[in-house]
Formats: sequence, C-alpha cells, structure tokens
Amino acid sequence: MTNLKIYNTLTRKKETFEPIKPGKVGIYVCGPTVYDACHIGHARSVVVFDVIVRYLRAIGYEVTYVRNFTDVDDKIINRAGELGISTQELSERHIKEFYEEMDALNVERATIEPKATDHIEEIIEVIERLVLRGHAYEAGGDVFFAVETFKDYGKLSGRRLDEMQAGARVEIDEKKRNPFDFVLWKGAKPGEPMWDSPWGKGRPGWHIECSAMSTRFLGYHFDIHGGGKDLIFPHHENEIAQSEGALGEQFVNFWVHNGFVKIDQEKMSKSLGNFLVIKEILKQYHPEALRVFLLSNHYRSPVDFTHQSMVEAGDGIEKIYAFQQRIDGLLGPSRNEQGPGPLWENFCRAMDDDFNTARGIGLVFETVRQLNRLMDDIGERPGQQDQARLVSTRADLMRIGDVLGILTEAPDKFFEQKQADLLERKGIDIAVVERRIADRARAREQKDWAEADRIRDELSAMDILIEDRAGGTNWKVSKPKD
RNA sequence: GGCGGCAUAGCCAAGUGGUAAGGCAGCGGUCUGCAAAACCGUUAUACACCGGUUCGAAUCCGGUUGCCGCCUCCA
Repeated sequence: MTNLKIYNTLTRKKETFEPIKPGKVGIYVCGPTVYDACHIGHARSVVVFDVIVRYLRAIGYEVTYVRNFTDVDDKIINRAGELGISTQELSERHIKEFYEEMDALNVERATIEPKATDHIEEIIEVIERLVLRGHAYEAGGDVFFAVETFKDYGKLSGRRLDEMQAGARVEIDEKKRNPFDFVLWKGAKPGEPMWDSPWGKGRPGWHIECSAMSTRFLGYHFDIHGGGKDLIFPHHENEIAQSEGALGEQFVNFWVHNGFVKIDQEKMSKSLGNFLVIKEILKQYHPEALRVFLLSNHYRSPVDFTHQSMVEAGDGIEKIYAFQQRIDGLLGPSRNEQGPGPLWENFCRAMDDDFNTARGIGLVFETVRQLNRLMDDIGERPGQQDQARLVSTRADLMRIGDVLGILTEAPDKFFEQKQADLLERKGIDIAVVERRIADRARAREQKDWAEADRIRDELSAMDILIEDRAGGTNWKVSKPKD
C-alpha cells in the first residue's frame, strides 16, 4: 500500500495509483521510430520513464516494462531510400546507436523491447478483430479505422470529431469515409517492406503496432502507458480506439505524458535547425549532469536546455560527489547496508507526488548542506550519533541515486575521471604542474609569498586551480569557460 | 477556429488553502599568509493583472494580459 499519486492525462487529474494486480505494474512506453539519431527530447522521455520504473521497483512493485521500437514506417522507408540501404539496415543501425546512448545515460533496459516487424502476426490479428467488429474497413488495398464507429474517440486528447473538422489540415484521402479515419494496414508499393495479410501484401500503419505489442506483453488491460505529450494526439488517441475497439474493454488505467524540451527558449525543430542530438550533448557534458538537468524540472513541464543550466547541473552533481567523498574520508568508504532513513522517507514523499524529482533533488541538496555543516562542527572524531546520521544519509543518498540513475561511480573515480578528461582536453602535463607546486611549497615554507603567488598565477594561467589544505596542496583543472 | 498548458526573486526551479523548498549568481562573514574549496548569514510585504469565495489563497472560482503547445511526422 503506497500513497503514490500520478497525473492521468485521461482524467486530467492526479489520482491515487492502484495497480490492477496487487504488487504488480504493467507499463508500456512508446519508444523511438528508428529512422534518425535520438535527440534530447527522446532522452527526456526515456530518462523520465526510466526513473518512474526505478521508483516503482524501489517501493516494491514488480514491474513489467515494455518499450518498443517502431521499425517500419513511412519515415524509415523514405530515409532508407535516400541512403540507398534497406529499411532493416537503417533501423538496426539506429537501434544499436540508441542502446549505446542509453547505456551512456545509464538508462536501464526495459523488461521487453519489442520491434514492430517481429509482431506482424499480432498486428494483423488486431486489425481482423476490428474489421469483424465493424470498426475498420478495407478500401483499395488499405484498411482504415472508422473513427465514427468508436464513440469515445477523442476522450484522451479532449477533442470531438465535429470540432476538429473545422480547422484541421488533414490530408485528403479519397478512400477514407471520414477524414480522421486512419490507416491500420497499408497496401504494398514496390520496393517497400511487405508482409502477407488477408488484404493482400502490405505493412502496418502507424499506431497499430503499439496496440498489438502492448496487448501481447501486458494483456488487454494494463496499468500505465507513457510517452511524450506530442503523442497524445493522434497516436495515443488512436491506440485507445484500436485497442478498446478490438477488445471491448478498457485499455489503460493511467496515461502519463512528459513535456517537451526547448532549446534556448525555442521549440526544437528541424526547420529551426536546432535539433540537439544526444551524441553531441554527451561530448560536452557528463551524462549524470544531463540526468540531473532533466530531472530538476517536473516531468510534465516544458524544460529549456541551455548551456548555463547544464553547467549548473554539472556543478550540482559534483557537489554531491564531493559530499560523499567527504563522508568517505571521515568514516571510510564502506557501504554497509542501512535501513532507509529520513532522507529516503522524504524523497519518497516527493516522488509519491506525481514523481516530483525536482523536489527530491532539492531535498538532496538541502541534506548535503546540513551534513556539510555537521562535518564542519564535529571535526575529525564524530560521536556515535553523528556517525550514525552520516552513515544513514550516505546509504539513503545511494538509494536515491539508484532511483535517479546518478551517483553510479565511486566519488574518487568520478573526480579522477573528470580530471583525466580535462587534462587531456587541455593538454596539461602533470609532471610540470607537480614540479611547480613543489617549487611553490618551498617558497611558502620560506614565507616567500610573492613567489608563491607568482607560481599560483602561472598555474592559474594554465587553468590549474590551487587549493592549500591541511595535508598539503591539492590542485585541479578549472572547468571550461564557454 | 477548436483543445490544453504555463506566468513564483538577477537566472533556473519546487510549492499538496494556513502564511514562500532547492540550485546558480551576488553581497557580508568563518577558515586561509593571501586565495581556493567548504561552511554560515543574507537576497520575493510577496507569487502577471483585476475581481470573487474563505477566518485565511501562490494554491479554489471568474475575467484580463502575455507566452507556449497540440489539432500535420514528432519524445
């Protein structure tokens, strides 16, 4: 029994989450159509649902998570044609890339990751049912869904057929009975991928693959269906029509949609040429910085991708690692199992409120500040109570990290790695730096502050920052400025 | 034209009717030879505007303005 509340697009309200089968959750999320590289918008959707699934598991649900690849579609066919390769080759290439990027982003694999082309049989079965039940009709080798036969059509997106017709620019297809009818099965054209069907050779339309695959793996009626907000209409609306039309019962309980990513205040779009591809982002920023950035906003709000936000997110993640490092230094790096403490409880309260990761992250920073102060006060020898508090917080922090998909590295390694990257990028010679620091230490011993400061300036010009500590001098590479 | 969303300090951002989390930047301080790092303090008579409901609203209702999204492939 939890207190999890989830905003449901279908009802436009936050509702208490009750799974259909106690203790189990079935969730389907629309994955990419694999015709091009994944952009930051895909990253948001995938990361958001990754965290949702991780959280559901953390609070004890057994989750079956299905995320599909749509690997047959007009865009894929067109792109493959342009590149002179097969659709299969194109989609395999992008699926491979998708996995590489998702691994880099520390996104867990879904339980099942089906491809549309592996489930043509199920797709055909759904269409046959729809034809049988009078929801679909064949016309000239194509099969269409007749929207007027489904009286709930529009219930997800809050539209009504008669209202839409006025202003919508819908491609006119003479074969359709209603302009909003959509294709379930497309008759084959030469050179396109095709499969046999009761209506001749052809291929599935967009939408139907998700109805078929979700039912195949999660049953007629399942708990959560997710995706980007842009999928509400027509994609998810049509899925509901198909699935409920074919099966005659409620399809999904909770519809969950994430907001868009903007770039420097502008909508990301091909015409503006501001499509940011994950690959490129990861060249410039740490993957955990990207996760923190994405999760610092509520998942339903739009989020604006800017360099400044990314730098701040990167600083934030470093601050947490530095804090962990400090506790490890004080208490030793052991990761003893600890029961959940107050930090975790508070985090769950935030997550229970429609997966409020932004509040959860705020909580983490607040705790970091409080315990940094505590460590300032207690010095080298923490009392038993303080020690217990630090150990418990560290354990909770790891638990939270597991849900948010961050803090995956040991702090020492994280900083080493970061240093190594910067050193390489800036072409800095460690031996030179250390020699100069030794020179400076000598100067400082002789209280030759002018010389010491001169060396510090010299190093600073090389982007080396000096930190004089009790045990000696630390140094690190300063961050890139742009 | 239809449907929906958003408007909180210099910037980003949370906010579940009871009196504004968090982060960044800034300022003052502790520490330091001076710095850096870390920490402390400080930064919204106030949540676009106007009304209303309420003992009480950023939070509910109505209206106004501005921005955005969807209605066409899109995470």
